[in-house]
Amino acid sequence: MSVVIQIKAATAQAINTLYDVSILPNDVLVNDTKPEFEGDYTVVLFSFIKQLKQSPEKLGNDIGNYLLQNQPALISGFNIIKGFLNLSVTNIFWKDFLHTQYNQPSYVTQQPNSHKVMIEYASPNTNKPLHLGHLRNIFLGWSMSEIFKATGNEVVKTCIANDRGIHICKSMVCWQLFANGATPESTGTKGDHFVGDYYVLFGKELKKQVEELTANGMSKEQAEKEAPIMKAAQKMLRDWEAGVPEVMDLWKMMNSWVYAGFDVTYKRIGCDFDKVYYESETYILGKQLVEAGLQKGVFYKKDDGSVWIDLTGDGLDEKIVQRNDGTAVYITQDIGLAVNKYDEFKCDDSIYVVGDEQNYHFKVLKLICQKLELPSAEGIFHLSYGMVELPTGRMKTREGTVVDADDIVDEMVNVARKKTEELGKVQDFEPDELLDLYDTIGIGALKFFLLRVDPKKRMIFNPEDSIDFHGFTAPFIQFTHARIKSILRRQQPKGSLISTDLLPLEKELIKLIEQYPNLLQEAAQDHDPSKVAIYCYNLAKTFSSFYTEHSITNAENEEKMELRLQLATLTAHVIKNGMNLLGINVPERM
RNA sequence: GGACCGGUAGCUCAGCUGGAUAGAGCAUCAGCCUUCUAAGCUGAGGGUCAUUGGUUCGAAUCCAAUCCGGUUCACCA
Repeated sequence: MSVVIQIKAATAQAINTLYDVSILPNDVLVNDTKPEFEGDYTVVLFSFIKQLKQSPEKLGNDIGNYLLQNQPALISGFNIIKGFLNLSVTNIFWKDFLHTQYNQPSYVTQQPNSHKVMIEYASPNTNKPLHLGHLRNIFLGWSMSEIFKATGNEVVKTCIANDRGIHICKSMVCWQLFANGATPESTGTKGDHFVGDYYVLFGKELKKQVEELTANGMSKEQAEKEAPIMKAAQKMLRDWEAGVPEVMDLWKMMNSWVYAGFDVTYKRIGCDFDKVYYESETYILGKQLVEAGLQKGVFYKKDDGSVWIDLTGDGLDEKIVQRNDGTAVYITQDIGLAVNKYDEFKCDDSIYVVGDEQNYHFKVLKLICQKLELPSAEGIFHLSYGMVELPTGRMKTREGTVVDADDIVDEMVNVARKKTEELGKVQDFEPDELLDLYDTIGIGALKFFLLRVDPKKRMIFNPEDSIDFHGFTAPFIQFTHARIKSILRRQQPKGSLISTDLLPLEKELIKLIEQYPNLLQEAAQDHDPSKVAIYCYNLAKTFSSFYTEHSITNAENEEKMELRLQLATLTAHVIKNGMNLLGINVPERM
């Protein structure tokens, strides 16, 4: 049990015993003590002085003395400043914690809690390659999965492939018209980029045709509908839905190219799924639920035959759930998918990692599922994240300002290589060790950059900042880990219990490490990997100060050396674990 | 227009279940490598926490209004 929780419990007990009231541990506010005061943790008394009608001094003294008497293993001293009760935790506690945990891999893994969580992420369209926005999505989804696992949950990672619709047909049409049978193999192009090129070509071709038509007096709107290439795409969509064999074959072939390309990228960035759903297989599922909803009176039919739900009572609008021709819309298939997922995996929670432009959509989805009384409804959670923008503004496909995922990964790895070569510290590495190291650093830096900010906020991706390897970055944390490992290679702790006093930096480090399990709970609860990223950075920074100030292998005496070796071991362990939860590796040397 | 999200140092961001003098990184400036990896450490400068009012012992944090930016309100997905 963490110190903070113990202090809360002990303080609540103290107040309840002393004043005959019933305060809950969670009513006790405990903060880190500010460095300029003596103590480790501070109980804020203000909230109690009114209720208990005591002066802060009296109250603080009573609680402090009670804790000294009744919690001698935990509390060694106290002082009161204004309404703040500063408590010192005993050195025994810290040293015992260090001694028992420094060598325990289990320190960072928590007991299974029989809670099952499904996380859907990535969810790409199969007509173009992944971009920077997908990377934020994927890193978030992956990291949340790991954080949930680390806090004892069972996790199922899923992906929905958006593999059908007019946008897919566009690249298919263009390939038919212009490719002359070219393939990724014949051109030496990665499959997703190959198909993406035809999608881009469609846009260009359409623009050309629209210009021609408008020059002949047609309105722009009209021209976009009448352009031959658009008509071809629409026909292809109809053929696809009718299952015309040639179209299906083409669709399957081009999709397989895209998937092969995605797989390369997924593997490179260390991303995988337990289960992939395909929209082409799930889009029909929702229709049965529409029927059921009609009978329940949740939905209603308009005169033209389209089916709607009225959400004005919930502060939203009327929303269509099925077209008048009986085909499914976006939300229909999501209702079906929600049921499908639940039937297959029976997860308590179902998390969708999807951009915040779809906040409204997921609000509606959850509401509909609730009204249909689906068992999966309450567990639906939209992990909404903000858009990634460039300093010049939003990324736009048409303006060619999209940052391609493969390109940015390559660039980061390249910079990692250059910087590593400049520093010249790993000249004895084997060639493939070096390649691993460049990947670890470059991809680590990218992941950290995208995960270190609150997911909800939209973020600016400045290529220059993101390529910085100093300060609040993965390479700095990785470097700290490598430094520790370098020490531990020459000297290992023996495992003895230390009796020496703790210096401020030593205690700061233990204190921070002791907070780690709580931090993970918080990150899981808030669906926020940035908390882990910030924590890892603070830990590395605290260690670096400690490292500069105090020698480990040349410590003042044997006991100090043992203490610091244990501290270093545990620090490295927690850094590695925390970074792994972000999907980032830490090297032994760099 | 309705709904939702955001506005904190020159830039990028923490802090937001109310607590002590608002913190990091980058950038700028000044120091520190014959001893454990300088991708590091120490220090300096830099703030009307968008604005105004309210709630109270106490507000960057909660409430209201206003201003600014974004997203969304499709028989697209």
